[in-house]
This record gives sequence, C-alpha cells and structure tokens, in this order.
Amino acid sequence: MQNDRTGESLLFLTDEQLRQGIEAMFFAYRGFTADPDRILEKYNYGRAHHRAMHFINRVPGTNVNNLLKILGVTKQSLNRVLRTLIQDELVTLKIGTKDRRERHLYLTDKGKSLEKQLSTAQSHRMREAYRRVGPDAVTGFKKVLEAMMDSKLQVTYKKLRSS
Amino acid sequence: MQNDRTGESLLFLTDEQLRQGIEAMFFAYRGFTADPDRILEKYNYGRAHHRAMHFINRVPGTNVNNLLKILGVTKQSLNRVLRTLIQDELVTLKIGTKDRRERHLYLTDKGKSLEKQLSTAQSHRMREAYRRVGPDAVTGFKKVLEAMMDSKLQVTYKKLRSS
DNA sequence: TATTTTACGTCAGTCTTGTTGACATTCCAA
DNA sequence: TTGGAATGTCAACAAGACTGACGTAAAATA
Repeated sequence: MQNDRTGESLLFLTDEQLRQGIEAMFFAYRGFTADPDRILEKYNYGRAHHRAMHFINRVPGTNVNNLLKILGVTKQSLNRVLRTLIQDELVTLKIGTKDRRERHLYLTDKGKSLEKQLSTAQSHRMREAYRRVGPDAVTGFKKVLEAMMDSKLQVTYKKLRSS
Repeated sequence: MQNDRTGESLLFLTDEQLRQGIEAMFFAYRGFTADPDRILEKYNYGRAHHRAMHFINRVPGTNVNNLLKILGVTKQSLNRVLRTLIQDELVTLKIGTKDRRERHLYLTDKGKSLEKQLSTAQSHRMREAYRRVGPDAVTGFKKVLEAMMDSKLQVTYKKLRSS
C-alpha cells in the first residue's frame, strides 16, 4: 500500500523493493537447483540425495545426528535417502571407535564422483553469475544470505566455513 | 581439490568460495520460507498456496496460463491448489470478456488479508537482513540472484518488476 | 550394578506437492 | 465449420516430508 519508512536508516527500503527481493529469491532458487536436478534424474535420485551427499562430502565422517541438524529433516526422512545411497554404494558407514553407537558417514569413490558432477554443475552457474556481476556484488550476496538465516543455521553455516 | 583459476578475471573465485555460496543459498532459503510456513500451517495451507496467492496478488486478473509460466508447475498441480483457494473464498475467478475461455484470477478481501500476513512476515526477515548489511550489499544480492536465474525466468522477473 | 539416556534403525501411516496421461468443454480464428 | 487453444478434471503415481511407536545396542549415570 504505502511506502514503508519506519526506521531512520531504512529510507531506501520500499515494499516494492522487498517484494522484488522475495521474487528474486524464488526464481533464483529454481535456477540454483535446475542443473543438479537434471543430473539426478538420470540416476533416479532427488534433491534429498544431493543434499545428503553434499554434506557428507563436506564433513567426512560425520555422524547421523550431526547430519540431521544440518539438513533439518527427521531421521526417518534422512534414513530413507541414506539407505538407498548405501545400497548403491555411494556412501559407507563406519561404526565409531570411541562411541560405538555412532555411525560415521563417508562417500565412496563412486559417491565422490557423482558429488563432483553435481557440485561442478551447480558451481558452474554460480561462477558465471559471479563473473557477470563482479566481486563486490558477491560479497553483498553472501552477507544478505547469511543475515537471512535462522540464528542456529547461521552457527552451522559458520562452523562449516571454518572446518 | 585445487583452487580453480582457469579464467583471467576469475582469480578471486576458489572452489571453497563457490561452495560457501551454495551452502548460503541452501540455508538462507530455509530462513526465507520459515516464517510464512509457520503461518500457513495454522490455516492448513502449504507453500504452493502461498506462491499462488503471492503472484495473483502481484498480477491481479492474470489468467491460468500466465500463472503456470510464472510458477513453473503443471496445470494439474496448480489446479488443485487453486480449487481449495476458491472453495475457501480466498481467490475468485472472472471469465474473460474478450476471450471467454480465460479465467482471470483475483484475491478476495479475505485472500488479500492472508497474503498480507504472509508477505509481512517474509518481508520482515528480509528487511532485517537488509538493515544489518546495508544498501550496497542489497544491490549485490539482487544482482547475483538475477544472474543465477534461467534466462526465461529472468524475463519473467523483469516483467514483474515493470508491471 | 541397575537404570536411564542416547544413537540409530525401522515399520506403518499420512500429507503436500509434484508428475503423466486421458478426456471433456468452451470458444477463437482461419 | 472445423482445428486448435485455454481450461478443468479424473485417476494413478512418486518423492519427500511428517508423526508415532517400537527395538537394539551402547554409553552414561545414579
């Protein structure tokens, strides 16, 4: 309805600009997932498999609980995905030595190969986008995204950065 | 594995930085949808309903085909959502006067009210993020998102901006 | 040592949201 | 007048999320 000019330093922010940001997120996320989705389809996997593989690759030897926290799904949901990945020999389990209740997850060579394919496709689009807009825009991009996360996820995100 | 320094102007882009961007998108999208999701749950609606309402609000009187292009789903999938929104009197149909096959979609007052609730919640988070990072970061944020869209969606996005 | 808690797996059932395929209706335009 | 476009709808299916309940092994603790 009206421009929203409540705060002192917010003068540059109109409802229209916020709405544009919302729509940009919506459309960009479609692009973000489009390339991996096409590859996954060929193997009869979905985004859930991609996400699991991504973070197992990122944090090799992670236990199930930790992965659950990162992904934000239930164990039943993750388990279904993990089971097929293990059956297909993309992921292996190792029982913890210190705490034998824990299962540590690793990508096999086959798993690493598919993960590489997926991340290459996804990175390619991001690299192209970065190249077109320049480094300053990239800095801003990441800052806004980080500020949009729930605080718990922000912690998770930062932990991953420093690992 | 190794730093990726293939192109001339890409020296600033490492695999690690790209991966951070990917993870930032993943985590931020969770934040992006979290607040509306909580509201939708109370009404027994899902994200699909939110998206439909958002764009019907944005382009009042749009026909079904146009909405399908924006949303990128099948008509059967959209129809299910649309049917419940019409039953619940959040959306109304008007048969086209020029082409009577077309159905033009509008939000009712009730629909506008819920849409407002949802967009307020979503905007609030984005406004906060913007406030924290400052205007330059916001510009970069939008630039990168736009560059990440499929070219067809980029056109759609720009059309919405100028409408 | 006995009990409780934790980590994990699994079975069963449900929901949302997406898909394909087929078919009917309305109606514009050639 | 007829072909094709815009739309609605029925049916069937799948991915991927959820809840709830139950089981097992192992660690932690009382």
